[in-house]
Amino acid sequence: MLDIRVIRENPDRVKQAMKTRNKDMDAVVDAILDIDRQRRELQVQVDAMKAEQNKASKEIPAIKKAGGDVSEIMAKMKTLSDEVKECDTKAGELEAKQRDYLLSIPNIPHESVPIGKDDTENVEVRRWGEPRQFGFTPKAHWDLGADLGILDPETAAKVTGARFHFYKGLGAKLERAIITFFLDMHTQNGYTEVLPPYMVNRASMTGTGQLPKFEEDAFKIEGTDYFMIPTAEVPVTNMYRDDILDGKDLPLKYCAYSACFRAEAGSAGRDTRGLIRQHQFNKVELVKFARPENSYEELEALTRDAEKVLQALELPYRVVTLSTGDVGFSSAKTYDIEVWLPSYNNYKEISSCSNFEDFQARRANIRFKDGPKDKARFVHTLNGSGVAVGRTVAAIMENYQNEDGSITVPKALVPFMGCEVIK
RNA sequence: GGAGAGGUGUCCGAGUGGUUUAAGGAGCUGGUCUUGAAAACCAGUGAUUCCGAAAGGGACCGAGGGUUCGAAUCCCUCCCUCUCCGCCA
Repeated sequence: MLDIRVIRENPDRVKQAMKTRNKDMDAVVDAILDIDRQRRELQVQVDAMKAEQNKASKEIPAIKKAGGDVSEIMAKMKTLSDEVKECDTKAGELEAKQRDYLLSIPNIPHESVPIGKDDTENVEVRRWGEPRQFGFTPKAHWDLGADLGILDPETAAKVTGARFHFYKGLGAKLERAIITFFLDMHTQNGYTEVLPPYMVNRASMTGTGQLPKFEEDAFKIEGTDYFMIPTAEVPVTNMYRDDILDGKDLPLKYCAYSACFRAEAGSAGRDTRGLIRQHQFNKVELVKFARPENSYEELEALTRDAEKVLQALELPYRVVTLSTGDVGFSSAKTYDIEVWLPSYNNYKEISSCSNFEDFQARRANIRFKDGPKDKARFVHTLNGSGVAVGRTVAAIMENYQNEDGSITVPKALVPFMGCEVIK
């Protein structure tokens, strides 16, 4: 959510920023300004009327006690009371409308974000590792998984439906090994591990920006107001919703493993085979609460921390800065880390690291202050996958495959797997 | 799921319709006293929020509605905590 003051003082800057996202929000911005003006005028009136009510409330018992007649003043107050109720309702409606509008506006991209119409104009920042040259025709991970008997989407389709998987045997163990390996690495780098709830309420989904605009992307539990989490970002960021943190504790750094659930509305026909796009997948997430003045340094550090796990697994990857046309709704700046996938003959997103600045903090009301005399300020929130586990399994299977269909276990995972090859 | 008890300011805690928009205590800050400290005493003290340059005013007693001239207090819905029973990993 943007600061209403920013919109009030600089509406043209907001409109312009939205255009770089290919979004024309001129009408929305103008509507907000109009509502804001009405709302504030009405508020002043209501406050004055309430002050009069409060005054009368003190006078009435005094007059009564003195034996005076209060019927006249009470009749007057009755009229005023009706008027207050009417204006209050109107003010409430205006406020709700303004909030709805504000919630529908995406974040303003940071000035360092390249202007671009979509993902084709993302800018590569660096590469690590070289894609392997195979002396044979490499297989896709879904074929390797079927041949080795470690991935079973058919049974999952029977038991549940499309876009789910059973992992079996060493496949299941590989997924588990990766989760443990990631968490160990991140906790050694100063992140505190948390295991969050996999369902959250509506306020939490709104706080991080999934709602109200993207409800169709989430799984909702029927008969409740709970949603399956699309990422651990939601429960972990919302741990501090409506809290005021001590400035001394910043930055707070958390890592969290969770299963993630996404309806994948609108992506029918894309990545239909294998582990790349599932309704349920595992992910280790990194979340930071930072001071505004150094949140961009923290974004660089967070991205590097996510890269470390791919380096440890010796998987080739590249880092790209998303252009204005591709940055997510809540983010001010995002780096995607893309791992090399032989079956795609291309790099494929495995992590997305973002600085949300105060966009989520304002929605979720997460603040900090340094001393008791200071005014509370919004923190900056950041997060990034560290990294997607299913896609890591796919990348390991494809990049480490051997001609006989077996898969060499990356050195770093051998202690967790207890074997050197999956066959 | 059943029965009951609760949710008040930084903390404890009083408060069942009106000069209580929150008593009292603790804590914290300052002062008096003291060689210093403790104790005692005096004064101050909302880590909230809206409008306003300020003065000032409004909101806020779990959340949201309602009754009333007036609600922490009465009514309704919901959330959370605790105790007992049932069920359960």
